[in-house]
Amino acid sequence: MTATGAVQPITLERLRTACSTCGLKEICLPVGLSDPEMRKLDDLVYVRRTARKGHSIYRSGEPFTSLYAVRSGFFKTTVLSDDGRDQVTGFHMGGELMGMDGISTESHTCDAVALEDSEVCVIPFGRLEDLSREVPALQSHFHKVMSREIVRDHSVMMLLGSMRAEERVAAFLVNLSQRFLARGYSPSEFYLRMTREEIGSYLGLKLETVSRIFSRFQDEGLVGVQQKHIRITDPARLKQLVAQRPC
Amino acid sequence: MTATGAVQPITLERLRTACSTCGLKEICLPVGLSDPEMRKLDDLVYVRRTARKGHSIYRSGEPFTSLYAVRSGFFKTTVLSDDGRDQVTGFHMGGELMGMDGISTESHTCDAVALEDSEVCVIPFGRLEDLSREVPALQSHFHKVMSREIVRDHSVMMLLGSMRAEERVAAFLVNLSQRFLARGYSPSEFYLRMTREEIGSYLGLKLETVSRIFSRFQDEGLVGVQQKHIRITDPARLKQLVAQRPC
DNA sequence: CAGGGTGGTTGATGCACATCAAGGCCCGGT
DNA sequence: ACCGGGCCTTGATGTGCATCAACCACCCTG
Repeated sequence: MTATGAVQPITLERLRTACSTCGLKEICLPVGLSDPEMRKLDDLVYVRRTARKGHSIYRSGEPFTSLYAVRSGFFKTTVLSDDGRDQVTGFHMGGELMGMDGISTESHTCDAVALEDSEVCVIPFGRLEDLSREVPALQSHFHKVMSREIVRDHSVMMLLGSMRAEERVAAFLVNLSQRFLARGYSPSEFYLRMTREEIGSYLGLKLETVSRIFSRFQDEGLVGVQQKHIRITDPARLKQLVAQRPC
Repeated sequence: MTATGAVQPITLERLRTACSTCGLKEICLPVGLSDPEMRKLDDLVYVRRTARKGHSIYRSGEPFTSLYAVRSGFFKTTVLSDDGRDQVTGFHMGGELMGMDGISTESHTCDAVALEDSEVCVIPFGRLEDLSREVPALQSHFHKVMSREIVRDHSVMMLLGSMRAEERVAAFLVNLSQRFLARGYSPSEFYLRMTREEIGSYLGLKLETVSRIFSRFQDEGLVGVQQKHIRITDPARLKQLVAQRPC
């Protein structure tokens, strides 16, 4: 594949994208790397791409060459089945890696669509493999990231397979809340970047059901909902809802 | 971690377990390795474990040290949620790797339970990482295996999120059929190792529903069902059912 | 061969969520 | 400022699957 050692010119642009100076380095790929190791990663991850709201970074069927780390903004990934139905498989925010599904067949199996104007770091996969052979800490962390994706998918399978609609929506809100918290944003007050329909698709529900449950939660004093603005007013009871067996 | 180079004595036991002589090497971890590379893998994967029907290879919460390749037999993996509900996240047959969910947190997040008397190869993960730094073909294939698991999970999410009960059961049968075919068994006639309840758990349905749909498929001439014995009589129409939008 | 237990089938009923439908809010464009 | 359209909400009705329940088939054990 491409040569690994190519030194990139230091430009303002470049500095802005460097992993070593990125605010997300505690969440993203560089976790656990020493300073010199991080600098090697800087040599690899220096291309950014932007996607305006509604546009995609990659599409199902396109050849796989790179992973993408969300630098800013918000994405959904969707798969579409043979018959045209599509389903949201995940929402992705700063520091999260997208595209790992493409490794197995060397072509992407889903679309990554920006839900607001967004920016990603392009991580050429061949070179990532090269570097992770040199840097055990990177290899280890990359494996953990892939594994985390598997664990996440299992918990979504659990959600879809055995939770009732209320529990699903509660789980969704709690999960978003925690991810905002981990990124230094308010866990109790945020804007949803996705529509009710996209939430429903992710949760295996219809948009009307999602809307009704938001209203019900509001009536019960768990959350305040105004369109896309969410304020979680009773996080404890919301969490309780998730782990409940009400039937 | 443990030293990598330790040479193992050549014993009958050892020969029987060696990847290089294993009938599943075209499906399992050694895919794409040269002979000398395969021999290095032999040095790493030389411990087998057996599990009698109903017993587990690992359980949720146990520390993660190894991956397990199914050598013979049949497994299910189940996650259990905070409130005690558990759900089948997958069925695993010869050549498939289990335990990748444990990498991220270094402890297993599900149980792997044998559905019949079974045997697995133990793959110490630290040493697998070591070796995959030396052998790019192994690294590459391992990444593909993990990625394939992610893709598989996405298609289960699709199934759970947007398919009707009939389609789910059809998809389940078609999938099993293909996996038997890939292993040289009949794709049209096989025994189910799992109960209706386990199938239901995997598909997000109740066991009665699974049973009813089997009966319906039988009435419609798609399959012959006698307890756990399945004979697919009309594979084409079964496949059609999966990719249908009937509402 | 009787007896019990596990797993499977089938029917009757109920309910959670989907579907259908109407109206309202908010935002961007001209 | 007005208009149009996307998005959301809410109500009325329908239905697919769950639930409850009874019975049956098979297997194991004594």
